[in-house]
Amino acid sequence: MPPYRRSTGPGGPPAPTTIYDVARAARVSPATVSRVVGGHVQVSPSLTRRVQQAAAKLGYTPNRVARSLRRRDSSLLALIISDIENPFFTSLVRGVDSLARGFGLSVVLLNTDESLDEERRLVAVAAAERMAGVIISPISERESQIEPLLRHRQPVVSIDRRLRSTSIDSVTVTNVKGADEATTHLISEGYRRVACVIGPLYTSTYSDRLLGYRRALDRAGRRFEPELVQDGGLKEDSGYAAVRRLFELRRPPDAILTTNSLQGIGALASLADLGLSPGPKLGFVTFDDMPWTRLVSPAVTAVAQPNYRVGEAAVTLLTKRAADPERKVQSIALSTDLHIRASSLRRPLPRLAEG
Amino acid sequence: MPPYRRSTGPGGPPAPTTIYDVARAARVSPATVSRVVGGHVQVSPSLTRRVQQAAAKLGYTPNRVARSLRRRDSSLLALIISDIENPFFTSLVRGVDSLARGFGLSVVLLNTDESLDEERRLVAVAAAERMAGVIISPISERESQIEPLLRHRQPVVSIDRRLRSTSIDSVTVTNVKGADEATTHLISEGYRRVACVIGPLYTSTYSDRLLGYRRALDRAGRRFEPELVQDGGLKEDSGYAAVRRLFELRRPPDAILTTNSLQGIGALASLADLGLSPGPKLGFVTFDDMPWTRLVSPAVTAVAQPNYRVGEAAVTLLTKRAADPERKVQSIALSTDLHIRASSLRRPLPRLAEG
DNA sequence: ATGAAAGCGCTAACAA
DNA sequence: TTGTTAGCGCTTTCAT
Repeated sequence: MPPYRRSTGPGGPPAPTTIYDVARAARVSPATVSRVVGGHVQVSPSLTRRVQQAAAKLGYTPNRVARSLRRRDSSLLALIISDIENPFFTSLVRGVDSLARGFGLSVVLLNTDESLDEERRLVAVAAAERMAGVIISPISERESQIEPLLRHRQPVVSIDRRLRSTSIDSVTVTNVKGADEATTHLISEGYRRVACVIGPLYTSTYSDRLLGYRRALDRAGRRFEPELVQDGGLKEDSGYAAVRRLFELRRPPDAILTTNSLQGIGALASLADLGLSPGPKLGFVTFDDMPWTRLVSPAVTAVAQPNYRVGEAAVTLLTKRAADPERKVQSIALSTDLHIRASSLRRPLPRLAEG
Repeated sequence: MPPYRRSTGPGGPPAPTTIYDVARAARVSPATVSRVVGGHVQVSPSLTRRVQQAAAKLGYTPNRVARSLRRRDSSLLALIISDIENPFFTSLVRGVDSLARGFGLSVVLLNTDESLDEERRLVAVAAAERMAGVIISPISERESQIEPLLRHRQPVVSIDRRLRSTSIDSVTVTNVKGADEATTHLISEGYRRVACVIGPLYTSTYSDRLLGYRRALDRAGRRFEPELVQDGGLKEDSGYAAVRRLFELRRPPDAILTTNSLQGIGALASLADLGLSPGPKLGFVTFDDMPWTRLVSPAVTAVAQPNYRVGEAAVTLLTKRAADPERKVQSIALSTDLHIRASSLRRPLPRLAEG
């Protein structure tokens, strides 16, 4: 495949309107145009008007590439997420967007699709484009690399997942506690064999959730049984397969905790195909509270994450880091919230109390 | 709020490594370094190696901002979508990603959140950053503006929705036919009063779907009843409200077509709250075939869109336009596919035949 | 308050 | 094949 390159022929990129064209039309110096466009330096009202009219007449669009080069700074904020199809990330985007705009930053999303190669490439892109800052959900706690960014002192904040080697600011949720609460809830409802469908353990999110699951078992005096923990990957199909394996065990579980929303969907499909339904006989809880959890019947108990606030907090940390690179590294962990519904109850809940 | 600006103090942006530093270390000219980094010009093996070693030792990251300025071209492809939380768009992203990479382009997502103001801002950003091309799902057929892009002859392709004023390349699906088929299916199943929950009519997608709905009614000799068409907006809550209104009618419908996935979720929730369930007594079809359509009970009939291929086609058109700006404008309409399931059948389907 | 001029880091003529 | 050099469009001293 030939590299993409815009035609440079007769119909190709036209001679662009520059600050010089505007200056000539307004009969001022280029510097004055720059000052008017930039907006933060005093220019006399009369010249300001002349410049604005000339700019409008010529259809002038400032060239931010040139500005970035000159100022050694851009106004793009990269949000590198690991799966654009995962609702957890997409709802987080809005939190980032809303705050970033106030700082004059434009958010651009880069999707790594859970591939380390792609992640490396995109980190390089954000570095090469000298973006103003980077918020990233790293694929792997130990293998994800962000050196190119640090080299340029570009502010970096990790979200959802921690990053081992480097000490950078981060925003996560209380994963250990969330999984612990969910598991404890199932146990206290009276379920006896609680299984856990987990995600990749090289991701801190999932190692933390597994830890929370084990803590709850310990506290309840239950034995940890490795066979009750199955890898459910990050998508529907692997969640489906994990549940299938659980029910091929000699002693299958009577309750399941899935650790992300897509897994949860796959798990439910699997149960349906097995002729099983969550509820009194089979407890079911999932991480991530999405619209479908209330839609299915019975409604599904979920560990809700404050996605929007995670995004906001990340921007806040980013701006603080930008203002003061020497600042002490800060890690924020926001609380999850267990929304209890019929899928994890041994007896029906009174209607009004439903989440 | 102060504009975001990276600290320039002692801990601020360091003197970056440039092509000159590498040149000095490798004892060659800057041009040679550029040629090695760029990769497409012949450089002797010995110099190539010296340059690569020097670059590695210094931790050199090319400055793409400078490159873009000099070449008047960038390698960023903007994908401006109207709702990051809408699964239709997110699954389309992957189609764009996969093809774009082959052309050496990096895809950056910009989210307009269905706001015309935000759309205008982001179009300006893509123009100011002189991005290599723009794929956009315009908010409004008549009000969306892309002039700043055309002025710079930046290739633009619209997806999912058409754009009125300007003649630009576009990729959509066969919305009229899709809605027609869905409605016809409901009618031929024997449902008598088929309602349509529609989206904003200033968006071509929805005006087309409404047209398809009406055509099907016409062909079947049914009278069009305005009260059976309710605005369900673009999100769950408005879909919920639309269905509620339908059942406050003196003569409520006995079948419903919702015209996007989020509406569909809201509609189902509404039905559940009304104590109604899709199936023999109440036909239900939605646009967009998402994982949840097979999960709920009964499974939901859906008009599936070829999201991935829409993304791919958009990139193809973009590259063709880049290669030849004089090229004739091309509009592609990909076919939808009706996946029939229990929610729109008067009698249960044999299990094997389910979509 | 305004203008002149240098330079951000790179690429592409052009020359050797 | 390699080096020299000009310039992409802008911002920012430094003068005035």
